[in-house]
Amino acid sequence: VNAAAASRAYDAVDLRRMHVPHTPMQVPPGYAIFREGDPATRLFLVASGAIKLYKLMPDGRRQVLCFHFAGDLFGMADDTGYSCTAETLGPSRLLQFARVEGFPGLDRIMYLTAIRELVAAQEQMLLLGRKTAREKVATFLSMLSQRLEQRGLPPSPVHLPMSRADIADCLGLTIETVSRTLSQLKREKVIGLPAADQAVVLDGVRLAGLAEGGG
Amino acid sequence: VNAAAASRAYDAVDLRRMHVPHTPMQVPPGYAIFREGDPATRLFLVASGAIKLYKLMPDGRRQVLCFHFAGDLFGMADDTGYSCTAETLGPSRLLQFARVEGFPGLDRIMYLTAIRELVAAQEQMLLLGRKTAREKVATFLSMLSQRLEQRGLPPSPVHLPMSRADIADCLGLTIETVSRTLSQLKREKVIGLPAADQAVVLDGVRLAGLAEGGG
DNA sequence: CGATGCCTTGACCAACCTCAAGTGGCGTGG
DNA sequence: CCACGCCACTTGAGGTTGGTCAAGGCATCG
Repeated sequence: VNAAAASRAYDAVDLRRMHVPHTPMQVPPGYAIFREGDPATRLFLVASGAIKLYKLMPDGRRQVLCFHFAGDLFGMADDTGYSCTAETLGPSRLLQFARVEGFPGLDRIMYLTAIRELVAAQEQMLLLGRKTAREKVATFLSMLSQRLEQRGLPPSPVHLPMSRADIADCLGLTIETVSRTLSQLKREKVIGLPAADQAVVLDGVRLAGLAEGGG
Repeated sequence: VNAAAASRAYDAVDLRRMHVPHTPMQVPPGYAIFREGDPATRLFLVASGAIKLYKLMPDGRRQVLCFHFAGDLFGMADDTGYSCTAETLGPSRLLQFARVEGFPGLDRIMYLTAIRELVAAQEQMLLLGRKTAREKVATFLSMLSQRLEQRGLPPSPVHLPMSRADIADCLGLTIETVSRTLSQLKREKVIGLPAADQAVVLDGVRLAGLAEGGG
């Protein structure tokens, strides 16, 4: 197992050795194996061919997250469903099997944390690759606000303990563009900026809309 | 445990309940908890304060990957060491504990796969946020070539089963820019393009250098 | 042999970056 | 208590990279 775990490529022999029941499937080119939001019930191993994973924005902008080739595992997700769409590039053979998450305690927490970090990273790739400066800053503020809400705290004001340089390097912008964009959102009464390290969300719906590319 | 696993925020109580030995630490602002490449021996839980994770390019360009606040776990890595640097934003309290990876079989493979996907996603964030079109395309080709080598195959030619649109959407560019950049690398004899779906790596060292921002 | 789809190339344009100056808050020291 | 300097942030003017729009090449497939 360790030898297999240390490498990156797996195959049907590995699955049999680990007593993992699996079903082979043959898939035509351009076929969607699963779509973003589908309940995540299965994992897949590429036996041959190639797969792309991607995310879409409402207006059709697309971010391809990665490509998978023979030996690669894909389809990991948390209980909110698949975080992206998987589509074949050419005719491919896959092995599908049920997701098994039996392990308990800290191991499980670490696994789930890794999955969530990965899902967040995919969202960030969409931001970095396909969003405008305005959308990036709106997303950044909206996410911080939502994070507060998830923890049962008021969604505003949002504390910004990081410098403009940190925000810029997070969003793939310069500090000047971050500053200008924040000022712009302030002028438009979407947010308030009582201090450099504090943002008040005046119109959360609008902010979330801007983050997704809405007007 | 499930209740804890379903939420995102953890604390010292969770660790004690799971019998995880941990050490509290107080950290000043701007302190590097670990650096990219350090051997990854420990995991951290933010008790208070805030943390940024980032990657650097040789010339100093920086990509901030994410911010972590109270309740967040960070420090997961594979056996190649930490994939990024962790630094405090302000004075922070952390709980540190040893990484435990006892679980066997498919569970372990899935965990390691998730970690590797995450590390790859972080690399892609650096690409999307901070690299030029030329560097992006060079990285893309170089990674595909290296992937072949890792599997014991010749590093060239590289098969490109995906369309230019897929490559563009992967790199955060347009198909025109991808096409122009490939042509440019071809003119400079860094690669050859005998067919649209096949690239020959003529100067792998140069290509890898271009990917990292070298001339 | 024409149609189609994908790729390439060119000319122009705009979003964001660069460079530069100005503002404001805060800590220090006179 | 106020003046000063420092540093981060803001704002402005102009430039560059990569995007947009458009035309042309080339292979595949009826």
